[in-house]
Amino acid sequence: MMNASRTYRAIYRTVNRIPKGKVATYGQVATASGIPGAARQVGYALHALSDVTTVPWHRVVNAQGAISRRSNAWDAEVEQRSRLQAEGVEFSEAGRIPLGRFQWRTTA
DNA sequence: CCACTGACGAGTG
DNA sequence: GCACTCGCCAGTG
Repeated sequence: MMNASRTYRAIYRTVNRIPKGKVATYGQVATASGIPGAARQVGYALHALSDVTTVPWHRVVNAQGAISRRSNAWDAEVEQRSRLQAEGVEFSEAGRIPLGRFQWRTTA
């Protein structure tokens, strides 16, 4: 990642803590990063990531357990889904993840 | 400095 | 479940 504000760094740090096989919501990442309510900034921060990054951005989904799509990258959406399935995360018929079973519990 | 935009969330009707 | 509103804050023109 490149030089980012402390907010971005906090977000990247949190995303890096998401364990394999689990997912976190944007709001959850924002709260865990010390900026509750700034879910939007989480999405923006991830969007600002380079293609070559060590941050597991694919483990971040929206509050509905669905994959949010970017400006115009359906392929990236598919890739994210594939990566998650490869880690053991299941998708419902509606293409959503049952957060009750796969959401990362920060307050454990 | 001001206005607008953007991988979103939560609340309300 | 759908449509609408407000709040978040960094980037850009």
